[in-house]
Amino acid sequence: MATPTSRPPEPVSRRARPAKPPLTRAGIVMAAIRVLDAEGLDGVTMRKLAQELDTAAGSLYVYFANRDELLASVYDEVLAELPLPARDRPAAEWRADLTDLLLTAITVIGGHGGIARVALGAIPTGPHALALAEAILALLARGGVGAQAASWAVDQLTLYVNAAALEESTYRQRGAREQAVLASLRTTYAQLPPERYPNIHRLREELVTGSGDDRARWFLDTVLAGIAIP
Amino acid sequence: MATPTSRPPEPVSRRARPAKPPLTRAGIVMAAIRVLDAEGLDGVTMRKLAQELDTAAGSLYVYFANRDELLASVYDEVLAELPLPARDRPAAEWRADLTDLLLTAITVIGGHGGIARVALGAIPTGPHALALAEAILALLARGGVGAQAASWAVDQLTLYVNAAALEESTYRQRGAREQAVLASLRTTYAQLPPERYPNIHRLREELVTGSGDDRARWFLDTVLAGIAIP
DNA sequence: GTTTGTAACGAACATCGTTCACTACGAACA
DNA sequence: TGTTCGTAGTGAACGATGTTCGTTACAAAC
Repeated sequence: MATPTSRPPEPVSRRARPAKPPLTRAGIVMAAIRVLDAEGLDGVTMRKLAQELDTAAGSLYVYFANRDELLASVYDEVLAELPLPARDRPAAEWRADLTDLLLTAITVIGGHGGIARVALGAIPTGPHALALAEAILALLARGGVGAQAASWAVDQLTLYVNAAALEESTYRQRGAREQAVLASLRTTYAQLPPERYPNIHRLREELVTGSGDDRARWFLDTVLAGIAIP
Repeated sequence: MATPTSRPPEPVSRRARPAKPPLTRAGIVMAAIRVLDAEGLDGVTMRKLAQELDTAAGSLYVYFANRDELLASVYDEVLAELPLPARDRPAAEWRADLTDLLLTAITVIGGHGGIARVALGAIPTGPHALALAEAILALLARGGVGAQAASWAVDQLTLYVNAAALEESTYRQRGAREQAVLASLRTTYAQLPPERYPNIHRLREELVTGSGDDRARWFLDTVLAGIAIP
């Protein structure tokens, strides 16, 4: 061996490496979003995330108590992408504004792996989640919706938004396999005995028409029409 | 050693054990529901399920290709508990019947661990899931809802039902910790800066009132009112 | 009584989240 | 300038997971 000394771990200073910046919560969250977009929620493992940051898995526990807490931060950071409606919008268009806001939320959340699953397992209380709730409540107040109805509406609407986002990310994961899913669903319906499932058989074509966005827009229009009734 | 032979594994015939019945898909699914109710969805591991059946984890793969396929069967079996509306109900009460059906579905699905998560990750196509869809379509047809609206409604309503069921099972898991969650949520709202979140601050009391069932009933009434408009 | 197909078994593999004893860096201090 | 010290970072280790696969033992068929 020509090495000057033979210290076992070969000390190789950290400065020899390309000046690794110190870890931060924000940096970890951004790296997690990168892994999330590339590999989905199940792909966001502590080891893969550490590899993305050129560190060790254990180091992440200095900044987050566990994976769930990290994913909660990731969810809130995803919500930061969501443009909130301006405050000076005409009051008469509150329903259209709210529909647009919620549809955009489905697209934004659904566009990041399956991060919506995080919001379906725990009530999000991050700053951006609260800002979204605040914006929804402001639009409902603009429409003259009462206190109790508005309170329940914001809860149930965000529940629906996250469910729709999860569905969207499930059937649009990197390569439009939506076609294959629709085709197999169509086959399933076609093979059903018409006497036992007469309505499914009758509507087997309509059941597979429309994109996720079409369906969500129809549903939100319908819900808001119901909310606006009294 | 006084043993007659010294064969290493000590052959101990299976008949020495209490006449274990052979495995079946139905038996495995029923055991899985038992584990699910006791320990939640994450508690349904292949090893724990095998232990419940006094067998080995690998044996389960004779009947199910993987854990997801098994859980899909579990979900469909849970739906078997759901009583479907009779066919001779008065047409005028289709909205009340549909509300009851969907609320009961939330209770039934939400009463079994977090099994609702299965339905939010893949479109259920089991016989009982199809029977539920058929029943919903029958009620919508009875109410004169058009083909396209009914088709999208059954999809979006079941999506909401599973999301609500998942939320219910999350905040009602073995011991009514719902109180603790509500209390901490109330604290969170109370500590929010009123100038940045004026509407949340104004509605901080209304936001935490009402059980999950109250909210779901209000939401479904509202949605069906919107569907019935045109 | 023999053969044979297959359900059941259990060890093994790769991977996961998490913990913890230890290292080495940078700031505070002498 | 030299020393101390708190802590961010490291990486091996642990227990548990889903899944695979070579082997075993049972029951039906011949």
